[in-house]
Amino acid sequence: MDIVLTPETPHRFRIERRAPMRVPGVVFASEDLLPTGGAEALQQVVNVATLPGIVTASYAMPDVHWGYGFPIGGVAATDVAAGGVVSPGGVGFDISCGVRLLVTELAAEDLPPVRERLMDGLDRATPRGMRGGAVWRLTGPGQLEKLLAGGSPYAVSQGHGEERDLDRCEDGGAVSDADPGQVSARAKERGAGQVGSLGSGNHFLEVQRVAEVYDAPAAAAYGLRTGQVCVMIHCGSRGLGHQICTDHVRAMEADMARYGIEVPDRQLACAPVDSAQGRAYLGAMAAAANYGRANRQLLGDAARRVFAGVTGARLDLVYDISHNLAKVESHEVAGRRRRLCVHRKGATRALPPGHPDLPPDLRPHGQPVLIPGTMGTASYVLAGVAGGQAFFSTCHGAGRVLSRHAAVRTVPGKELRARLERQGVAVRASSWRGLAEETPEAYKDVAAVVETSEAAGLCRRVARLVPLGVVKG
DNA sequence: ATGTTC
Repeated sequence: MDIVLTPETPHRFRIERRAPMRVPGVVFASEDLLPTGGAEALQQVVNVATLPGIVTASYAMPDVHWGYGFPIGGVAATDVAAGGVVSPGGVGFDISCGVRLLVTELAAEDLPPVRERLMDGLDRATPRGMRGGAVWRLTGPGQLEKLLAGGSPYAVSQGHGEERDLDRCEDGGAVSDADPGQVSARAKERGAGQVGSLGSGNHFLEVQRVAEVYDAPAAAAYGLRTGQVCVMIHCGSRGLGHQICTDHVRAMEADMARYGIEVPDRQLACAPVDSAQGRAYLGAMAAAANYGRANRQLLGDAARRVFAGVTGARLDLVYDISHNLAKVESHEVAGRRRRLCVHRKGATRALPPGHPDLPPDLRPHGQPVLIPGTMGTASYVLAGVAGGQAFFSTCHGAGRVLSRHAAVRTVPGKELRARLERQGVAVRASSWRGLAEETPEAYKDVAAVVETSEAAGLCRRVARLVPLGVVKG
């Protein structure tokens, strides 16, 4: 069917509800950022609007693009008490994929003499790509289970970080409702040897410079100053999260009829949150969330040791945030507090100023939101704002416009590296093809995405970060 | 994203 987008503001479009949709669709975008080329992503926004228990609207962020079942850049909340469902496709295969940002006292102007040594150190200290390997070799019996239950706090307790790190992690670095018993043996096997590894695709570790500050008080509270060197890590839950998604999609596909659920796309397999199948997925998903956070904790700690060794500089954590997760949260809908299962897939939670879940010193400024940019361009630090649109969510990145296959046809990896090096970005790539797949031409303009997110009232900009060196998965 | 096709 033709999908009609009705402009509500210059940065917000509406898809009217029509059967079998239960709620309208809302797309936050400028004319320029609207999905094109068959608009499969918009069809997915419509499909999500049919899910049992969905409330208010099926949302798309400005970086929306086609995904598995849900669009990437999709946000949807279901009412738990009204038979609301949870869908693994609404979280994605890379459960708890997210971003960690650390800052140093080092000024960018002092970096050149040590930059190559630093990049070589980070290259060696960051397991990634198809080679395998991991920072942390789990040895003791039950150690993986402890990590799945305990997330970053467990990693810190075993010597992989500082207590202060946990104050700067979403949920203190671990969600409490993990159920390692719902994680299959196969998922555990895949995850056991990957704790502290970057992976591949769009995952990266970047050394960056704070290029511009838009909101000085917030930046100061977050620990960011113009000219400062920082480190951004973008990675997820590796084979463990992928296997959990696969396992539970299969189980839900088989059980949906029993729950009386019909969906327009098999990839929207789901189960009521308040059901055995729904609880099983959420318990396993939470375990993967803790694995993803511990993974970033390990990689951040490895980078910390490299910086200490090469430059003597400390790395202090700014924040760690996931952009692929479902969470049961309390929100007001039509004047009533409701328990909602909020799916954010390629979308970031963005709590407003004053929110009690924020650390006291950050609370006046809103939650830090970390936006990994396209390689060689820029990344952003944003902050949550009042208003509560899309259940306090905003964008997560630039958003792909070319397939991986199309991307590699635009430029050979070696040429891309030369171009990046000419632009002043040191490159440590895992594979030439992997590098070419992430060429900036394959993505939307991240600056336009964050400007549109701000204009739409989803967040505000705090700082822009530009790359000095990239360790590519 | 992913032991890039159970």
